[in-house]
Amino acid sequence: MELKIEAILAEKAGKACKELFGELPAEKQLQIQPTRKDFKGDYTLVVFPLTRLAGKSPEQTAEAIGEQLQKDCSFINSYNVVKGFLNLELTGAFWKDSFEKIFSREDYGFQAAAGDELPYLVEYSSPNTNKPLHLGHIRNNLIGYSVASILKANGHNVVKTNIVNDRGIHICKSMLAWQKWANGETPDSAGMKGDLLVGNYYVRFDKEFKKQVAGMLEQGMSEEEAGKKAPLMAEAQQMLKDWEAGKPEVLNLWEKMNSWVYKGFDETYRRLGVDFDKIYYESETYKHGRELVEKALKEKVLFTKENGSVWVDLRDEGLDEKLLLRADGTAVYMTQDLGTAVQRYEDNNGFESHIYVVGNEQNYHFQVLKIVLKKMGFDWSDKLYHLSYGMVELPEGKMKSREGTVVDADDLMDEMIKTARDMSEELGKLDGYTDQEKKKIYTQIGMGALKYFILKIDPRKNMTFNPRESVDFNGNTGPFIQYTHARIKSVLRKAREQGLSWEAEAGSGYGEPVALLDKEKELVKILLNFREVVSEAGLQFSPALIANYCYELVKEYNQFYHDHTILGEKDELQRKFRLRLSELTGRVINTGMGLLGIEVPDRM
RNA sequence: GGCUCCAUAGUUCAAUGGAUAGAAUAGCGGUUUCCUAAACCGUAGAUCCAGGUUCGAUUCCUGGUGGAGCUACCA
Repeated sequence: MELKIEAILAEKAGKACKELFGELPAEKQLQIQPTRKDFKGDYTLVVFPLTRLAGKSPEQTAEAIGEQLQKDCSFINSYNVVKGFLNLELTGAFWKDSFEKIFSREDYGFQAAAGDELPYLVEYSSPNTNKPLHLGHIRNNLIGYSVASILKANGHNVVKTNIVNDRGIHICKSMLAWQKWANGETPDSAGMKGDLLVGNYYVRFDKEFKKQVAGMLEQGMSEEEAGKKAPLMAEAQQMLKDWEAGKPEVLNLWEKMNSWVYKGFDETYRRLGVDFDKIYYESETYKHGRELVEKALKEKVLFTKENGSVWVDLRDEGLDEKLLLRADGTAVYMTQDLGTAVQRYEDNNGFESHIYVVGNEQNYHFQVLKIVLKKMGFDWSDKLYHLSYGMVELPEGKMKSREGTVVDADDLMDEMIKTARDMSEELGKLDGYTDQEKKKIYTQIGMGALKYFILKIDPRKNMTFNPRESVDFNGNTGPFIQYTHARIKSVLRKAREQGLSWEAEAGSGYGEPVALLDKEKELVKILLNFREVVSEAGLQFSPALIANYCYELVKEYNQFYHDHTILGEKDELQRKFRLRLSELTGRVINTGMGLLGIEVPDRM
């Protein structure tokens, strides 16, 4: 169990204060942070908060604490004071020892599992079965999968879950359009992925519906009225009622079309590299939701309006009234989500937390969901957490399906992999590999570029997806990181070919500690931080922290690699150390990128 | 109208209330007889506005301005 260096130093500084000034400062008064690049030192104590306690100027306070610390701690080499900042420099032996400790850990970065803990549920993806997945879904899936991986790395039990929105008026629209205009077309007959085919009929419905409305407007009807009374809409609504009533023809059609969609989704999920432990279907959970609503209605938690629709009054909470069942008795989105939440709680005998990876346009929905559950008597609704991620926009603005500006998930993946192939062929580094090996590497690079491009951004923020920039493989990109990994692997391969070894010899220790060069020390520092970054990413549900860490690590390694030779180093201890440094860097890149769902090739 | 979120180089992104606000990309200029140049180095360029709290504010508070989202018997 490695202790955070900052925590150790803070504790020591606290002791020093007690000795010097007779009082132990509060924890938050002891601020230890990495020393900024332009100053000499490794860690810095900010002494401003301590000046009152010391009754001295910042400089005097820092000086006194520095002197005391150096006396007490053998691993502090020297200190210096700049204004109110006490910069501490640790000894080379300290860094060396710390490095060897983490180097010898096979699973460095992971926290041992806490066996009996209740699971963390992570819901992500949540597709509608009426159209194929697009760029927005990609962000959702990547964040969800990565957050689940990060939580696991922090020792939590994780259940990856998905709610498939497989019923509702939107599904009926595509069914209706297929019935009317498809002439029995199937994915096989059309040679098309099932989700794409169904999506086309959803679009077709919208087009025909608009035509009807336009016609009715010409006859002098208001837009709102026309929208409600258009015959196509009425047919779709009737179909939804028939579906809830269990009418066989409707159910058969529904099952047939959904099965096409699932086949298409499975393919997309497989390519994205995401999976689920348990999938829920709205067509099953909505009933549970309706029962909950009916029960709550009896308990007078909810109320009925004169047309028979069921509502919850949230005005006491500063919100509005919210519909839970339509006048015709059919369920809405909220009804289903209530049922799903309760069912999941029961299925897992409770949970530690339930994280919903859902777009920020649904902030209101989740606010309501939590309150309604609480009103219904489910105290655990506090454990629901909406990981509200921002929208993906294109440089031209929002994606609009009607205007054909939606970026299709499959198309995008194809495009990225194709770019990776073109670029690799141009560089010619994979000459001599079989087509299958090449294809695998192109896929890894293309997908790595896509995933990293999306995950490096703070999930909570809206992001702009610029297709041109996304296929740029230089700079802060996935391929840049993958490239460094491949380079490290190449060095290690060569070292092995030359019969070199760099593992510690049993019992002999590592010999006299060699003095660390600046670049080596910086690299060690960053490597030592990894565990802490994984922990923080778990607390914040933020893959971006891992992504940015990997980039920082790789950048530092590339500088080290550029400035110092590894295999050409004459001093044996030094050479072995650099090989170990390279190996661990490679391992950490592999682990870190793995937490983002990104594979790193051994050569590229 | 109400509620929520956002605003940082030309552009895309960073920065637990701490020192001279970091990167990438685009621009300009360099580095390869040597472990993978998808690399490395140099140069130039930014905190929306006005107040407030603080020893110290990109960060916290108030008020503006600009943008996004929600406020559906859609999901």
